[in-house]
Amino acid sequence: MTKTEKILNAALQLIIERGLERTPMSKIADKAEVGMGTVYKYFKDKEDIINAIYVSIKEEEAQLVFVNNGHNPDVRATFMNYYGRMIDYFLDNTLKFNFISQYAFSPIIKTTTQKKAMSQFYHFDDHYRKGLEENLFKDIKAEHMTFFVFSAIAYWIKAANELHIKIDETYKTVLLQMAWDAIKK
Amino acid sequence: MTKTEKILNAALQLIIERGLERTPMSKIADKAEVGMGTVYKYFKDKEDIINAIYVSIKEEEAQLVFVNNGHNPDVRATFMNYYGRMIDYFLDNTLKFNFISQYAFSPIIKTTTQKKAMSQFYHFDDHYRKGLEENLFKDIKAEHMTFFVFSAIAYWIKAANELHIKIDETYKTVLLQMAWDAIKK
DNA sequence: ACTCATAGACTGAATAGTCATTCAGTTTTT
DNA sequence: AAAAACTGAATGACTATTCAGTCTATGAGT
Repeated sequence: MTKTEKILNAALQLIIERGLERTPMSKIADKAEVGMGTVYKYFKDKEDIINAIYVSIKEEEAQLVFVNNGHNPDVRATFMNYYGRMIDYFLDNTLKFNFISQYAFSPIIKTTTQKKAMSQFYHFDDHYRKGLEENLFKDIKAEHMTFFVFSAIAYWIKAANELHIKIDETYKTVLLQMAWDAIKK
Repeated sequence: MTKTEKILNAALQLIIERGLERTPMSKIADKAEVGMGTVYKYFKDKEDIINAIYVSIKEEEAQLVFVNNGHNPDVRATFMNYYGRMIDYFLDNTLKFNFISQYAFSPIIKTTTQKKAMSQFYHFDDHYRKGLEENLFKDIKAEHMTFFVFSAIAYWIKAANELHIKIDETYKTVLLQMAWDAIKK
């Protein structure tokens, strides 16, 4: 694991567990087993770390969601694949999921960061357009559809975490069906 | 406006515009036109203010959503009323909406605060149960339905804000229909 | 109606502490 | 041996919180 990764991991864990205000840079350095100076070698400042974490998670997520992409011509099947994998990713990476949920709306995340993160998901636009062409979807904007489904999944998992409900395959299927019914014409 | 309200308003505005780390208590006091000591008379500390803002918004939201409640026996019509008013509330109160979006997932919000906020929305449970009895809904947990619809609306508005899209009545109807289709059996 | 004593509300400068950031020096790599 | 990576104590700012003192509202006594 590179020092950069060590720092990002340490910061992620501390920030989620204790909150941003209560995680000084020194704690991040300690947990990453790295000197303070090293942190500042790789990152401009604290906010830079937050933004880097955000992008790295979104990149990892995209990588997983779009693996083996582009072979299935069926719009519904593709939908289930994409979002099924997204659910899996977030269920397997609770810390990262919490981070995204918390900072997606925060002013700490710069516009450029948000754009960079979003750009990973351009496949969604293709998928959406295809669905529109086949007259499968309601008449809404692509971004809105993406947001809608992501948010549904996000809060779903959040609720499950809080209520200590286990999301099994059956439940996952219901969730995916709900999302599909929502956008389906 | 009471001092408490002045302080909450000032804090809300500063925190959303500048971020929590960048809003010292002194700035909150200044903006509220109040001495530092007064802030600490009404609130234990900074986190206490955040929690108080959270609850106050949720109370205001609930009040609006459930106004004239309980007269309509039609489950779908009730659904549209509730969530239609919720959309209106958030469209009319961007600052408050942003605050809730940002802190709903934050560890700063205490469990007791979250519970207190949630308890305002018990009408949703009744509504949900009624829908289940009439065999209108998919077989999911009440909390999940509530979360699902709220989140859909939240991110929808967030997306609209970011993409500078105006949400008019037609678009609002589509959003409500999506949410309904999602939970409908 | 008018003191004025008292409680409570209010103030903001001072305190006490925290923490982001730097940099002179050390270690490792090339 | 030169460059690059690394270290962490020291610096310099900043800010949450306190508290000694001031102001204001209340109402009992005249």
